[in-house]
Amino acid sequence: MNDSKPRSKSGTDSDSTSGTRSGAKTGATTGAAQGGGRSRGKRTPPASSSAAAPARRSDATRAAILDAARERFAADGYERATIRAIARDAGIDPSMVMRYYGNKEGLFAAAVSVDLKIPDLASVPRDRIGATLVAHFLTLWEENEQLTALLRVGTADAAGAERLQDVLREQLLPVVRATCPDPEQIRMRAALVVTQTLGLALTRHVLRLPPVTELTRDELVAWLGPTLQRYLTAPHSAWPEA
Amino acid sequence: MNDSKPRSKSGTDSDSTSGTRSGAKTGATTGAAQGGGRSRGKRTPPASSSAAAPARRSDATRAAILDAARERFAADGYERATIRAIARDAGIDPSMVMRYYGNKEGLFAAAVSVDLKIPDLASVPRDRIGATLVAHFLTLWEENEQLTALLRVGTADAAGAERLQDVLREQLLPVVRATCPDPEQIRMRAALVVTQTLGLALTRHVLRLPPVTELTRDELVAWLGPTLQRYLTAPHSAWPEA
DNA sequence: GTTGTTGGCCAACACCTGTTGACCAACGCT
DNA sequence: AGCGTTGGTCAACAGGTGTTGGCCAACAAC
Repeated sequence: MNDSKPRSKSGTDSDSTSGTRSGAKTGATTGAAQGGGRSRGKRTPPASSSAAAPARRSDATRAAILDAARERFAADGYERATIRAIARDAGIDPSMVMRYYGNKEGLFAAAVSVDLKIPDLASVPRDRIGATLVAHFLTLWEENEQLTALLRVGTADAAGAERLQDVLREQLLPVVRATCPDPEQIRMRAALVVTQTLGLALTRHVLRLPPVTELTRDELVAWLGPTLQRYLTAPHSAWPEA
Repeated sequence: MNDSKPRSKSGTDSDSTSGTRSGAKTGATTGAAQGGGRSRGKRTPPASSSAAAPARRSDATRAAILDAARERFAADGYERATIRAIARDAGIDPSMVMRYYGNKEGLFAAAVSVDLKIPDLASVPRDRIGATLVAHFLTLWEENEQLTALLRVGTADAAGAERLQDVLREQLLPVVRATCPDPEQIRMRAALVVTQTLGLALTRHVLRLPPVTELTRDELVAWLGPTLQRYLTAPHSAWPEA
C-alpha cells in the first residue's frame, strides 16, 4: 500500500511547470521556521525596503510541500511518511524538499508550527470554561491537520514528543494559570486537563476508535465539559484515603 | 543513539551457546499466536501422548525474543524497533526471529497478546467503580510493557490500531456492559471511558509529559476516579443546548 | 557409528530510505 | 546580447531494512 496511488491531490501528474495547485487550505504558515533551507547562492533579495517577504515565485511550491507533508505525517506518522511520497503529492522532486527544508527533521518542524489559539479567557462565565475549552479543542482538531500530525509523531519519536510538550507548555499552561488561583496547583491541574484533552484527540483523530468517532460534538461538550471544569476549578479536598 | 549499546539484557555478548539468559519476567505468553513460524523440517514431535507442549530447549530463546521485542516496541515504536536490534538484545541472530515468528508483523502480534485482567466487578460497591478502575489501570500499565508497546504502535500503524481496538472492544466493553443498565448507552459510555483512560496512559507512559508523571497514584485515583464514575453511572440529562 | 532433527550463525539479496551533486530551462537585469 | 539568479529535474550514493538460504554443532535414535 505504498505505491502508484497519489493520495488526494496532484490530480495531473505530468505537467508540473507552474504552481497554483488545488490546495493551500488555511494560509499554510509559510514564513515560519524555515531554518535549514540553504540554497546554492546567497539568499537576501538585492533591495527590500520593507521587511515583508518579497513574495517569491516558489512560495506556492513551499506551501504545497508543507500541505503534503502535513497530510502525510498526520496519516502515516514520521517514519512511513517518506520524503519521496511527500514530494510526489506536492508534484515536485524530492530534492526540492531537501533544498527548502534542509532535511526531514526540518521539514517536520516547518510543517507543524502549531498555534492552538485559545480564545479570550475572561469573556466566558467562570462555570462555562470547561465546556468552552472542549468546544474550542473540537473545532481546532477538526480544522487543523497539524495537530494530528504532531500528536501522531509525538507518540513515535522522542523529538516529536518534546515538540508536543513545548506546545502544550507554552500554550495550554497559561490557560490553567489564568483559571486556577493557587500557583502550587497549576501543574497538577494542567496535567489533569492534558490527560483528558489528549485522550480525546488520540481516540478520535489518531486511532479513530469507532465508539468515540460516533459521538456528536454536543455529546462530547456535555460530557467532557464538566470534567475539564472540575479539573480546573474544583477544590481538591475529598481524599478517599491518604 | 542506535548502536553499540545492548539495552539492558544480554550481558555477555560473545558466548551464546546455551540459553537461560537472565530475563523471562512474567511467563512471557509463549504458546500464544506463533502463527507463521515454519521451520525447515516438520514440526509435530514423534509421539506426544498428552496435549501439553513438550518443553523444547528453544523456549528460552523464544521468551527472550519476545521480551526484547516488547521492550523495543514499547521504547521505539514499530518502525524504529528493528529486528536486528531485537535479536541483539535477545542475544541471538536476526534470522532466528524470522524462523520463529515468520516476519516482523508476526513477531509484533506474538509480543503483544494483551490481557487487561479487569477484576471482579460485583465485589466493589457501586460508587467505587470509577476509583477501582483507575487504580487497576495504573498498576496494569506500570507492570506491563506490552500495553505501552500496543498503544505506541497503534498510533503509528493502521494494523496496530486495529489490534488495539480489538483489545478494547473485547475486554473493556464488557465492563461497561456490566455497569451500565441501558444497552443503548453502552457504546457512548465506553467511548467516554476510553477517552479518559487512554489519555492517561498516553500522557503518562508514552509521551511521559512531566506534569503528568509527577502526579502520584493517589492523586490520579482521586481525580480521575470520579470522572470514570460519572462516565459510567451518571444519567445523561443535563443538556446545555440541543 | 550413522543418521536425522533441532538450534543457531553467517553471508548475502533486493529494496527502500534520506541525501547529494550535476545539469538544465526560464526569467530579470544592465 | 550576455549574465546571474531562481526553480527545478535526474541520476546516483551510502546506509539500513526485512528477509532468505546455506552451512554447522550438538544431541537423540537406531
